Amino acid sequence: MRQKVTLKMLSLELGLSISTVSKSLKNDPEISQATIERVRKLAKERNYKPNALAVSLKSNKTRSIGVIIPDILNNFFAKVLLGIEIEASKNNYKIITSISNESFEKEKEYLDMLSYNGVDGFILAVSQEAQTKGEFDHFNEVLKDDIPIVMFDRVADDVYCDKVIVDDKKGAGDAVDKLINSGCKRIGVVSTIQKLSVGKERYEGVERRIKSYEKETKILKLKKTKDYEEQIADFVKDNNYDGIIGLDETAAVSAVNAANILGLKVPEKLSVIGFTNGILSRHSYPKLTTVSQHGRRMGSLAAKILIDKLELRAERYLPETKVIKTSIIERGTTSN
Amino acid sequence: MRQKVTLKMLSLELGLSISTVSKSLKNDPEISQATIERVRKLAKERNYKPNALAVSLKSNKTRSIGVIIPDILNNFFAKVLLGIEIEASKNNYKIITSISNESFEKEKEYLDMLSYNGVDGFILAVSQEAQTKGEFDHFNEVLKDDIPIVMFDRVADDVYCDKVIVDDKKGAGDAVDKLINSGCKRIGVVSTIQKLSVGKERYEGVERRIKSYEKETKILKLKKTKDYEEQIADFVKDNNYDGIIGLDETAAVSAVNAANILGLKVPEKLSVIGFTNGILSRHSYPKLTTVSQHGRRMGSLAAKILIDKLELRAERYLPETKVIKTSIIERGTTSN
DNA sequence: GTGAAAGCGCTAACAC
DNA sequence: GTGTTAGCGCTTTCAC
Repeated sequence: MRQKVTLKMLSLELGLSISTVSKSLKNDPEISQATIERVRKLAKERNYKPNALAVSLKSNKTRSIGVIIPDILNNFFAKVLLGIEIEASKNNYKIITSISNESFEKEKEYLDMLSYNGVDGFILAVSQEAQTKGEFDHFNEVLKDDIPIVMFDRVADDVYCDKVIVDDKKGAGDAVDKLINSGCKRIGVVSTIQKLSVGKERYEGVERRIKSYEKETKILKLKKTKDYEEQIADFVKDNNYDGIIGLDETAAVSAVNAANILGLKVPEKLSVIGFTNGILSRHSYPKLTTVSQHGRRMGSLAAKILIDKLELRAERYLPETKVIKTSIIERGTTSN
Repeated sequence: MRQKVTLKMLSLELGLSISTVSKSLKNDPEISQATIERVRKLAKERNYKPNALAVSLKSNKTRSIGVIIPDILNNFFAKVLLGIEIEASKNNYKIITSISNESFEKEKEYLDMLSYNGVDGFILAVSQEAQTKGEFDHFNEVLKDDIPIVMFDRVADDVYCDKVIVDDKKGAGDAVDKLINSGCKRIGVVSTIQKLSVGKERYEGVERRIKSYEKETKILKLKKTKDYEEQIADFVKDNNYDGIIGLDETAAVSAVNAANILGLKVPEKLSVIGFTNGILSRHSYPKLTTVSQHGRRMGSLAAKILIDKLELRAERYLPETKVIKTSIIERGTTSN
């Protein structure tokens, strides 16, 4: 750690007391203008910066935010992280990034460790394991200690905290509309995320909308044991689909590639629409039409909410749930 | 922040002094076994955890590592971050993640802010701007203050610190070999990263190896103003290439897609090999053969080096540069 | 208008 | 074997 300039050093050099120096730097009206200027001048010269650790110890605030992410290799989460980071840095907050790797244990551990002495609040997406197990006590414990949490994307309904989610059901419905308008008659769904709440949510949205067209659909839950492309190719062939909705980016891109295997032209013979407007979607061939969750915006919004709560703690208002609207990014796997 | 159990509380409850309690928790031999046990028992009951802030203030160590990454949306960096996080968490270090977004100013700002009072050391990849400008003083300042830095992937030769790099030149040579062995006669290079040291390094490696086969090559620097695919398609057609080396993942995947535009079968008519074994490579069609940098390993190695240095500060050994060997991941865009 | 003193929670040298 | 004390760097109340 850097050899620091302290208040003590400044006070010694100026022949003033530590407290006078401290007050001067805060422009305390008690102090004469002349002194304030002398102090500030030297402080600037010496490049004085307060010791954040000492300030934190005193104030019980660290100006840091714990971010717990299930999977950093997932482009969506990377986007959210970026959004959080930008907003935090704007407000002079640091972020401590932890990766739960979808594990309940790790999530709990991080929550525990960081809440104890490290962060003023959390931003997180619930791990898959916690979600399947329905274990949410670890969140409530943190909240009980008055450390705010903002959940995004994957949230726990039973936990009473701020949330930022996406209207997945509606987005899924829009995806159906898009395919229907592209002229699709038979639409199938493929997914690698049916264990997650978002996956279920999206499928529900698809199903409902499909029904409104008096049609039916089926879902293919992709298995890791076999090539996604092949599973999808079989699925499309067997059901004679001309439209595929991929509930996550991987599934959707795999569907596009499956068309290649089958020799089906996209979008002429097979239309595809995916979720998550990530890097994969922009680099498939043809480029994928997707329902965008606006991950970055989601991240910055979550950070904004948390920081607001942290700063104007005074009136502790009630938790709110913000819903981000999805939008369809039209590219080459659907036609108009 | 959580309502904490402090040493003071324990000491009050036990009728002992604070220091006795403190020592007991450290199993100090000065303290009687009986007392130690009493103290530990209560501490466990009360779920006592030392206040990290106070410990940090005292010890001048924060057990946190500043990680500065140029671009978190880049899958390679995400992988490295994952490697760092895992290793750090194993050693009970926190990581503070900052994203320079390739900007020199941001990089400097983060370095400054975190070095002043926040982290024990840094792990970073140099931003593009700093690299093109050749501005490295901000790193030296930090080092001067005795805060260790470990650079990875994108390093600054002039800065005297630990480094973890990849043998890009050799990897590039291997890529050439691979294409030649696949039967390629005319090999072209495409890249989106020619401003970066890694880009230059890789191109040099390609050029040299190509020469050893008494062949020639050219490089296409992709411009953001136009579709990558189209630029590459023209490049391939004009030069009649049957092999393409993409110096980064985006360029390589775009080359595969360009083949689609040209109606060239991959790998029969056009072989492609890329760098960075990321998510894009696994989801192109056909799946991309790549030179892997082993990002995750890189991250964990960097973290290991830093933590080692931090913990056994005693013998301050000289900075070292570790070279990670690349390896070729064979997939569908090359033949044997 | 300036300074002394206490205290945030912990550690460690030193006393008893 | 246990306790006292000083101090990490800062803020803040209270005294002068």
